[in-house]
Amino acid sequence: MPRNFDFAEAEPRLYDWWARNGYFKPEAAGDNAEPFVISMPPPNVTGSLHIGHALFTALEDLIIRYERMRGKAALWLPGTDHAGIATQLQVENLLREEGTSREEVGYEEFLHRTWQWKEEYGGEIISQLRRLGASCDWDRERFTLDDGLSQAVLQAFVTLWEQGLIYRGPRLVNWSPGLQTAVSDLEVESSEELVTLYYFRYPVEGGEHLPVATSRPETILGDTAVAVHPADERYRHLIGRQAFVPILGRAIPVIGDEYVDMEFGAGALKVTPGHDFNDYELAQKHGLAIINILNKDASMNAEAGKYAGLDRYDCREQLWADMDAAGLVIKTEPYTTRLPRSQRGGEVVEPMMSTQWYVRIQPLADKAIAAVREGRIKIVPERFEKVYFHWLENIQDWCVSRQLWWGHRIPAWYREKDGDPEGEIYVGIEAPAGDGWVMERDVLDTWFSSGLWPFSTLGWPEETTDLERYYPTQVMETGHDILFFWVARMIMMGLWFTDEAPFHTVYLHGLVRAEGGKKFSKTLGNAVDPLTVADKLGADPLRFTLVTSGTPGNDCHLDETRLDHSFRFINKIWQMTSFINMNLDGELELGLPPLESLDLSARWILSRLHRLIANVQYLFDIYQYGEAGNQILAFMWDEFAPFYLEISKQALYQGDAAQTDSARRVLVHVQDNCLRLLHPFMPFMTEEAWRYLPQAGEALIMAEWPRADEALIDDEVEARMHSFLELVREVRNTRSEYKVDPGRRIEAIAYDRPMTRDLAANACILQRLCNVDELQLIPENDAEPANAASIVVGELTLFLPLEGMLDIAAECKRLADEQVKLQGQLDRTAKMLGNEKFVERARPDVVQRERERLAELEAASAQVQERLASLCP
RNA sequence: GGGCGAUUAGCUCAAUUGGCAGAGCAUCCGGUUUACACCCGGAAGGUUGUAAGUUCGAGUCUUACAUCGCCCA
Repeated sequence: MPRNFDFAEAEPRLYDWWARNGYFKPEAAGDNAEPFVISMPPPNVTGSLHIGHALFTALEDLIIRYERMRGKAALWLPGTDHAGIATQLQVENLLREEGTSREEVGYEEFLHRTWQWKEEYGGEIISQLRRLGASCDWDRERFTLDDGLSQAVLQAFVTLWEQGLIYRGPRLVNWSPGLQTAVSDLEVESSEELVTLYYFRYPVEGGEHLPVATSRPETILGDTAVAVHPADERYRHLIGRQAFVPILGRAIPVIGDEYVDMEFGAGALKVTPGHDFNDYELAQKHGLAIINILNKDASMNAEAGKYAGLDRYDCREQLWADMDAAGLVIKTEPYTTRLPRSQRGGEVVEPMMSTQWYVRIQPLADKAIAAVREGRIKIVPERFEKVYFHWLENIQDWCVSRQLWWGHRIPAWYREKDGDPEGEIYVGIEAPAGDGWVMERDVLDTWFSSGLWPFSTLGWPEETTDLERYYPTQVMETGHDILFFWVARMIMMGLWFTDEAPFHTVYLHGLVRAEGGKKFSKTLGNAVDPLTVADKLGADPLRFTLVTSGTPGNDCHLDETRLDHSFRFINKIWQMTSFINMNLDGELELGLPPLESLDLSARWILSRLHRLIANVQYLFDIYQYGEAGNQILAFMWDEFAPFYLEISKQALYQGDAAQTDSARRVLVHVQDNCLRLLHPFMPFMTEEAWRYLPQAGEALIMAEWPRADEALIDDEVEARMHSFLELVREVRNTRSEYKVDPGRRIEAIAYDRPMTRDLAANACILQRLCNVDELQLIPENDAEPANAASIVVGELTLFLPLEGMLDIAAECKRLADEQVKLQGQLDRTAKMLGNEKFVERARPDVVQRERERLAELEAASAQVQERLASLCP
């Protein structure tokens, strides 16, 4: 067995071997196996692997490998998303570098170029997922613009239209001037920013003025009313009069509405229904005109009069200067408000009137709410269910059209009628018969196709065998940041089109952040690049670190020192395997020897192992993978390696044939089970190490998931061993206090009592763990050994004859310190048991445990005191 | 303004139904013990954000407050 695990060599080799043998395919489990399916949240085809992708890969691969080992027909279905805006931007950038543009090359050529770009670079992220060990069924890989998935999108759209759930019409939308498309509410992010609040006077007929404040003066040009609060003593007499738009002089009404906040600004409100969502509602209520003053690139249009053609911000400046000259300006002041910005470009989004396609979402939302309420879908962690309900209960119709070229073209056709080029509308997968029909140029929101993902990837709307066998899927694992964007929409679409919940569990992970909670960003230079880590340390440490760094749903702060620790853990496991491997000799019978033939340390480690297996199972059942990983690590590094492995050397090096054989079988059993438990966390090293253990299977990836054997879990054995290990710790401490050369073997003496006889029968524990060569038992009534340090653990006392080294004063101090410590614990326990209410009301096993502890402490204290009395006058 | 989460060792995080607060890193001390120096043995480090409450018992449950973060208006 090689000295170290060479991940750089082994990872690609093992990955190919798994793939070549078809282990990633659900068919590997046989026809009768129960399916277990995860649809991968499709990464953007433009994307390159970042730490978030690495996290979902680690988690989903963990779940899928676990279920595969449990004998399920495990299918992890991968794919990518065409990411309308992002991809189009990429290709437009490319064209710009070539000195041309989307418009110049034209629609057909642009699409051609985009497909070309996708073929060339789109696969990159997929190959990066492979590097992390993702055990996806690559034969089933899908892309949202595939023929099949496109068919699904068209079918879904047409069906919704036929059901009256899609409509088209002019509405106020979030308009992205840079991208020149509508975007949905979810694609707009607003944050507090410092802007200027402009105060000015609105001229009203009769020579009066209404003081108004706005942060966007250019929108004055689109005002169609001025509103005051009807109860506002200052201004209510003006209701019903006419006001005049500054500079333009257009006459508009002064209206009264309780919506107006008398406290804000100067108390009156300008109403711009064409460019403000609240004003739009006010206009609906009062029947006000709606004026659009912006072009699609957010320059001013003809409605802006002399400002036509100016950029919105230039217009703001110029208009304000003109108003100042006209004596309408009151003042300006700094003001903090939330500015809506495009999630993509980061530019300020403008509410603008535009004709768009919408999905009437409430009927779909109702089904989605019911599915979670009735428990047909469970969200982990549960608290996100509240967030989910709140969003769905207040949902707005979904604007699904985008003014992009890259995407699923909306299956609608227009024909001119009565001079209106869109006078007739037809929706259908194929163009309608007859001449003059022109297809809709707009495409659908990318999330529309993503919403169909769990079933469109399996062949829907065709009734394929895959759809029949693998739908609905089981678990949807993804980030909590796309609960609305994607998860809710998948649930809505899934329930609507297939009449089934697309999965029974939604597992949400948090975001990965840098140390100190900072967001990872390239500009800060604090981005952890998963591929760099994989190059440097391998994929396994990255995966193990990501899974064990956080708890479900919570953001985790990635600490780079943990990557290093995981790397060393992997090396540790390799070395443990290597130790076992080099101590094997010839054929070894598989399975454990009979329980009654095993010594204390063997029964202890088996009990600990099977307790661990039970714990891990419990933790997996409640999706606590991180804690499970940490417990496996703690078992291997803190119990198996330093204690059992060391103790077993006695049997391996000095035991008879039966003892050697027994130790080997125990070592193999424990290591084999640990590798199985760890395989979903760190597939590469475990697979490679497993080959060096005697086992029946051909591949760890297909090996059976461990099951806890209750018969091996033994509290009494663990308690005995625990005392002995305590004793070992004390011996080590005492040796070091007396500066006994670590290599020097010493003797120990104890009174012949049941506990010490048990210890003597397991002398190898002392020999191997604290270099105590011989344990001599002396009769109860013998005098205490002279010149010996004494060690007390519970009812056990051990004397270490340290002739020449023992310093009576030091020993007395040590014993006195020990006594103080014991007394403290004794007091605490006695006080607890002295409390009648505790004894009466606490759980019986808790009371019992305290009683045992008290007895143990009393025994220890008595022995220490006895020792003090005899040694320290 | 509404909702959610977080607050535990210097840093990053754990703690399964309430039952003696634990790891890693960093710090300090000691070690070439034939699997591993990518290691081993030890030590130190805490009024669990604050204040009340429930309970025999609270990091854990309740209430209020503070600070930070996220989501929705």
